[in-house]
Amino acid sequence: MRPVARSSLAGDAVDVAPGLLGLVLESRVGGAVVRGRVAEVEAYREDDPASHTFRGETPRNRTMFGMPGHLYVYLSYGVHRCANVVTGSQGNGAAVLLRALLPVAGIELMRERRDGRPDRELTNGPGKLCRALAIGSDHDGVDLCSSSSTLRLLDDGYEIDGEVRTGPRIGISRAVDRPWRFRLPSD
DNA sequence: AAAGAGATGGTCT
DNA sequence: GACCATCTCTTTT
Repeated sequence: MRPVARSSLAGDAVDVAPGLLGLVLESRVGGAVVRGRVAEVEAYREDDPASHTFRGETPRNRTMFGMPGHLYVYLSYGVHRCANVVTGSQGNGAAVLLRALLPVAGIELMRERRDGRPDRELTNGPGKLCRALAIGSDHDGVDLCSSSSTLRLLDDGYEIDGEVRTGPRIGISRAVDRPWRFRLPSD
């Protein structure tokens, strides 16, 4: 179980995104350890009409233009938080949205945070997984590659069994045809 | 099993 | 004032 190297996130979001599948996102927010395996992601780039960064840098999307390996957190529909892994180089506004995880550790705490919902619904959505891992707006900009962070991206050597599935992104109204959504075969 | 709608607030025009 | 990178509950087949 080693932290993910920042250099592995420095490429194009569309190339980096499928490589995030199978990695482990660890939360130590609040003291307890909760972990989930990345099962579904979506890539967003600066030249992409569906991306928050398409119209340039603003206070909200500032993190996406920063260093790769940091966490970009935003408020969705005024209700839910969504978490992204920043990719690309400094100055390039791109990131990969974490759409779903598979619970790996701390499932009891996830159940509490998710109000006793069935296990398969604990982390099968971008807002849901943030809830289960207690990710809030405070965590925008956290370095996922630093061992001292409360939120980290880890590699436990998991090997994907089968072929990564791709498809169009979800919940957007522009650039709907780009097949930049990736998920594990087991889903 | 699928479809519809309300909640709710920040961000940008 | 419009637009959301969503979720949950309710209503209808």
